[in-house]
Amino acid sequence: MAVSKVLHGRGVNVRIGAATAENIRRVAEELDYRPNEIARNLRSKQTKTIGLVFDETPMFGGKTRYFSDLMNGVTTAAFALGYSVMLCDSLIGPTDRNRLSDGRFDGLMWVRMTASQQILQDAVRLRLPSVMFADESLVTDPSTSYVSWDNRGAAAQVAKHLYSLGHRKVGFVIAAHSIVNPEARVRAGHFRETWIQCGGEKDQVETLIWDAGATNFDDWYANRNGITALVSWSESGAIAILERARALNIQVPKDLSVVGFDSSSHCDLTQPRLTAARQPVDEMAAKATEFLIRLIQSPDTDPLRFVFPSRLDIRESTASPLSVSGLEEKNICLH
Amino acid sequence: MAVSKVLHGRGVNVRIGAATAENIRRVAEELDYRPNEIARNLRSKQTKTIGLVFDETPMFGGKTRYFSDLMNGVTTAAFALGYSVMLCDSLIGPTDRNRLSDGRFDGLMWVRMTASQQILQDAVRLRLPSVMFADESLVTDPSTSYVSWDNRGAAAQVAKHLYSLGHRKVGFVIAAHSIVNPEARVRAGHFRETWIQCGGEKDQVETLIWDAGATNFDDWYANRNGITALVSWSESGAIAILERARALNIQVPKDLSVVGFDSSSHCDLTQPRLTAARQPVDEMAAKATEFLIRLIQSPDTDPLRFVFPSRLDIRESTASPLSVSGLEEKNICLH
DNA sequence: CTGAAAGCGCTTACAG
DNA sequence: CTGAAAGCGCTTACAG
Repeated sequence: MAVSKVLHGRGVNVRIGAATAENIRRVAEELDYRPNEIARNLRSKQTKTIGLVFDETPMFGGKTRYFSDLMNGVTTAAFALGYSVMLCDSLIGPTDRNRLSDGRFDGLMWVRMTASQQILQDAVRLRLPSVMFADESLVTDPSTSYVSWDNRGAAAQVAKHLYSLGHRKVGFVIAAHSIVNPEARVRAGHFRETWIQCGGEKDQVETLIWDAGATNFDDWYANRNGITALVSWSESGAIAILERARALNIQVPKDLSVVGFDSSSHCDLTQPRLTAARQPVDEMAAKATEFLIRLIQSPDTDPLRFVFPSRLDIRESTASPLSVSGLEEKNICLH
Repeated sequence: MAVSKVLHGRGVNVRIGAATAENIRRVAEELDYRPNEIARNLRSKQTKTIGLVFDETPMFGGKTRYFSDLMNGVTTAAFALGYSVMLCDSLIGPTDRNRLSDGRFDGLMWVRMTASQQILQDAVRLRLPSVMFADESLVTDPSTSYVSWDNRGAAAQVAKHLYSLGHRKVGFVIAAHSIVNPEARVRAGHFRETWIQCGGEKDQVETLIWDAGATNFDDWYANRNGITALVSWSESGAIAILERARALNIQVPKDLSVVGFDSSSHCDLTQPRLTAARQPVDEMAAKATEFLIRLIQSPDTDPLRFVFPSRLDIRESTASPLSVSGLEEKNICLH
């Protein structure tokens, strides 16, 4: 009724007398009235809420800041545009498609999709605005909007960096449980490819699959067979390598160069500081959120896509395999 | 109607014939029917969603893992109990109390309350289940439920640790922008108190207010006047001190001992590893969430309260001011 | 035991 | 220009 107009400015063609309006306002104040958002959502068929879809329960406080940065970007962008963000168990893991469009979300953001192609197809069919936050190699449907990172370019930068430092035999480390992760595979594959393009030997670039055990590094190092640099597909993996190296009194980068992906502020805390390819997760998440909201507000928009460039943050964990740089001589004890 | 019973098992006294039920299921399948959660929420007057109230926009990806750990605990507990978690701009900052109970949340969790007492009173009046996540000194209303951490005990542990190591002149550092933070004040106050109880001199325990500038530490160190240990009210502050010390070639803990609060995995990455009082933020957040859901499900429950004990994680950044321990001799270069 | 009706709290199209 | 009515999609109390 008129109350709606007075209190929310809704109903363009609804006019109300000044006296009536004042009356409504007074009564509302007296009764301590507050509008019910759920009822408004039901009627207006929009909730101003976006849902976050994950393959598995996100660990915000883990060794990697990936999910934290993501949340930062998503909330910042969503709030600025007047949207709320919902985390919901029914959007995690092998999702029941009924829950995807149960009316609570105006749109969905898909984080790190792996095997969820089937579900994404469902979402497309549901006509629920969606944006993927994943490597573009995963996107097959031409109508899909996405934001991704130049994994290929990053892998190439790392390969060129190590090769130009003089490394000729290197290892690319993937955690066993991440072997299904498409980004890990893209990085490993393109690292190898670029390495060979640079002039490296095919059999001098190894892919190492390590399980969660701490002895992986120790065992490998004992039989490293001439490898002078290790690239970890993830930042946390690279940090773990630095920790083991320090425990075994192996000098990084003098004895071994180490590189990671997803450079965050963590990389500035490690000893030595970690060289890594930087993925601006917060900016990417903000962009994806803006895309999503644009799709919500203009459903007929063409698919929105953006690939963020990578940048190599060269810190202290890489050096020529032949000589120790001046930096290292200052920081490391030579017994 | 009967559809509700068949598809959701709702309506205890609603019985339906097997044939009708089958028919309903078939038609639902054909029409690709999915129930609208918003409509259900409206009717049943519950959303199975909790809202998170913040004083300011949380930085999940900052130097501290506080908010990340918090989100971890909240989502884990909430999901396990069938609740969703909503982040909403209208719940951040100086909140309009109308938005607090706009029907979208079954309950509210209040994070790091500072000056929001007024708003909390409103929430109490609204009879919206609420749990505070903040120092107990902030809780004045006897009907308030909360989860907090033993800030006093933590400050006492730090004071005793330093005093027993032999320090006799110490500084407690607070960031200028955190001077209003009640936890910072409780920690500083109780540190000082315990220090004096231990036998320390009143004028040998200084409170240092540092602004964001990087030169704070440098200036202070040049005129440190016999202080041998620095306690930072926050983990990130302590990490910043370690970074400056390293830049100035000051040996921690030989030249200076450093302690922080809110020990997280960050403390294992610093060089040297940071001694800190551990606050189990994720467990605390999980407990607070469980409290909240208990209050939602049984509104007549008495206020729920719990104070988590603190534990001092002694790592490498503290030592006797007189001698360097064996540990340090191994790790640090003596030029 | 089953089905048709009322109603959750709003918004918006419609009649006066 | 204004107000009374219909309806969003469900659940639940009520009548048959």
